[in-house]
Amino acid sequence: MSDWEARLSASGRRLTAARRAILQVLSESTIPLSPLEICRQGQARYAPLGLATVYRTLSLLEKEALVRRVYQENGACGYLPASPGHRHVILCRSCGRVAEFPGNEDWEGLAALVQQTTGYRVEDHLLQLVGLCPNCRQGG
Amino acid sequence: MSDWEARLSASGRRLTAARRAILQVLSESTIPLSPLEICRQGQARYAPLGLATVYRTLSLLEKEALVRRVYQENGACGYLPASPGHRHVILCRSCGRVAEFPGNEDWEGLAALVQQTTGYRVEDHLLQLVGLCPNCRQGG
DNA sequence: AAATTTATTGAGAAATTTTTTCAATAAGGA
DNA sequence: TCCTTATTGAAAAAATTTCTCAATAAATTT
Repeated sequence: MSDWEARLSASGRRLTAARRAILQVLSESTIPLSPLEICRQGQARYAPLGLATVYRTLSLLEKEALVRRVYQENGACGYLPASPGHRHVILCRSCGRVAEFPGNEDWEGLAALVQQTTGYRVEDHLLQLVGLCPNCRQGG
Repeated sequence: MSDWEARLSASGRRLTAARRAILQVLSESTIPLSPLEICRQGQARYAPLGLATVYRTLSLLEKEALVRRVYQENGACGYLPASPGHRHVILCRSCGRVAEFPGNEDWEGLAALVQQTTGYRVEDHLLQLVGLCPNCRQGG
């Protein structure tokens, strides 16, 4: 049983063909995929897969922190598998490829600074970088 | 002529009643508003305002960096007026109120770290914090 | 002021995206 | 193998966003 299967089981969820197909599609993609793309590609693995199930599953997997949502330049959202210990991603603005990084930045210091400036207590954050991947730096 | 009016004029855009209504609604809100909410509230100021115009105007104003899009916990997007010199926001998870902050963090250092780890060259970033505003810290 | 040019608008249609409903299915435990 | 019930697919419905097009009105020129 794979890692994510164990995670789902542990939360009392069932391991179904639809969920396996969706996670496999995500894990094999190098770029974020939309729900519709996930559905199309998933049907190659499990023909009866329906779009509603993709939405339901993505929402479930996001709660379980097994997939991550990224906000792309065009405004659309895409989904990626999430690796434990990697809270952040950097997107290539040219090819869309994504890399994860742990994010050992000085959040303590930032939190203190923001709290001083705004009065808000910092609890969480969304950080997403945009740049050029090694491959596109060569070609472009 | 207000600041944003000058900004729009300078880009050769026209100052219309619809745009004034939309920007006024945004500037008077303490929380991010959806396009539909902006339309409804805008119609109180300028009755014939249509939803299509709201979408077009938000897209325009976002390009001009006069409004900012924020990603909320429920997954929906909202819009806010953007202050020059403030690239980042912190959202209150309780009341939704937003504060801006300049973000003088050490991006150089972070960029170098990420480049070393991932090979990507960092060009831009999206940072959004979540926390509790002073008011909700008291009450909650 | 009036005429002219053309960006902008509102209304409605259309396209897209997301959620809901519900009977049928199948996963996991007994 | 049987039971319980989470999960599913299909279709409908709801919500969101974009597009089309004739009418309007903002800014410039006369």
